[in-house]
Amino acid sequence: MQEQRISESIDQYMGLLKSRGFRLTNQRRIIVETLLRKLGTHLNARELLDLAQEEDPSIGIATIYRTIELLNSLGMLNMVNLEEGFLRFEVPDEQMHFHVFCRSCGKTVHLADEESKMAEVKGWAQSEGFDLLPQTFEMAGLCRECREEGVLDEPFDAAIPIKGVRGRCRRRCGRMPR
Amino acid sequence: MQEQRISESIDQYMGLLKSRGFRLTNQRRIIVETLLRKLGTHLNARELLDLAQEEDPSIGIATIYRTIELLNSLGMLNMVNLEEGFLRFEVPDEQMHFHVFCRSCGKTVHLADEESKMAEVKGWAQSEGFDLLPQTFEMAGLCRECREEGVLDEPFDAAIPIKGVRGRCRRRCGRMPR
DNA sequence: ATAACTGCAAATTCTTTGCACTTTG
DNA sequence: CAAAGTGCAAAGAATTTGCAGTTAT
Repeated sequence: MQEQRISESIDQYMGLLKSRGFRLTNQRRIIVETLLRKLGTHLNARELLDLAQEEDPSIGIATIYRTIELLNSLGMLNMVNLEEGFLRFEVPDEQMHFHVFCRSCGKTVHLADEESKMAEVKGWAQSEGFDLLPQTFEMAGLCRECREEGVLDEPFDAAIPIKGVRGRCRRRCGRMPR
Repeated sequence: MQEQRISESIDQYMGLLKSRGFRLTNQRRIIVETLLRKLGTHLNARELLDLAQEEDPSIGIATIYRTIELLNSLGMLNMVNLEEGFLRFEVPDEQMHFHVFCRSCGKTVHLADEESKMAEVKGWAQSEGFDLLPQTFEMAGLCRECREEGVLDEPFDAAIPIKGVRGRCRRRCGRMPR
């Protein structure tokens, strides 16, 4: 995003905070700015802290979490769960995003044509009486490369899914057999 | 689910573990059985522990987590993030589920006609080269009741979403103004 | 018999909170 | 100036891990 749009976006975000009666603090501005500059990536709280501290080293982790919570409650920030044991965050440049990530290697991509997918998904929720909020959808899958590497041993079509995925096994879970 | 199907399902799950070279321990059987009996609910680790301990009080929380990790890595268990600060778990009775939950009151429903939605979503991922794994999708929204109660103050159509949702604000995030 | 698995309790990691101080409006 | 917001450090909660003992194959 070019400088000018970033600056406009910051103004929009800060304007919303103001219109809601929240104060425009320097910390909030820095955090919003950081999220906008890193748009497209998915920062976790620690990464966001580190970047924000480049602007103002005195910012603390508590402010990060409090700001995340505030922005999320206002619909200005999406929480992203890539099954890592912690959350990541992104500001929605569009109303919705669709991620697919590989449960084997962790690669993450955005789906194309998010506008029309958004319309579809909104329709689904609508029929249950829900208005969807802006957010990012996560879908776990296996990328072509991992499939070709034989991460899978079996075809994939059981009603109770019978799959062997040697996922990013960050943790001990018994031996990894075979 | 009727007793016989549960028993068959347990056998299927245990059979998969066995075929992968994992051992069929009593603890694993109990955990799988508990998940199957509570199918449709979304247990967190603590709840799963409590239920499992009704069968065998000696089961520890570490075994719960290790079994969750194992089942998930085999594609036999879905992780469910309802933005509560921890995860919930369910075994997929079908390949995929679609939840919509209300970010204001927390109400959670399953979408209807999950089969066809699954086909659609699989197609989306396919075009990026991904095979989706069985899983549960979470969508955050606002239910009709909460909308009518005026949780929202503004219409919902900004490119950078401009929404005021007084979400389940479990945490301090400044005052709740207005 | 032996490698896999478990329970326990301690350790880690992520997130939240109380409080005294600072800043915004 | 008063209320809102912040930083710090301590607390809390969820999850992971080392290890000695147990169990499945």
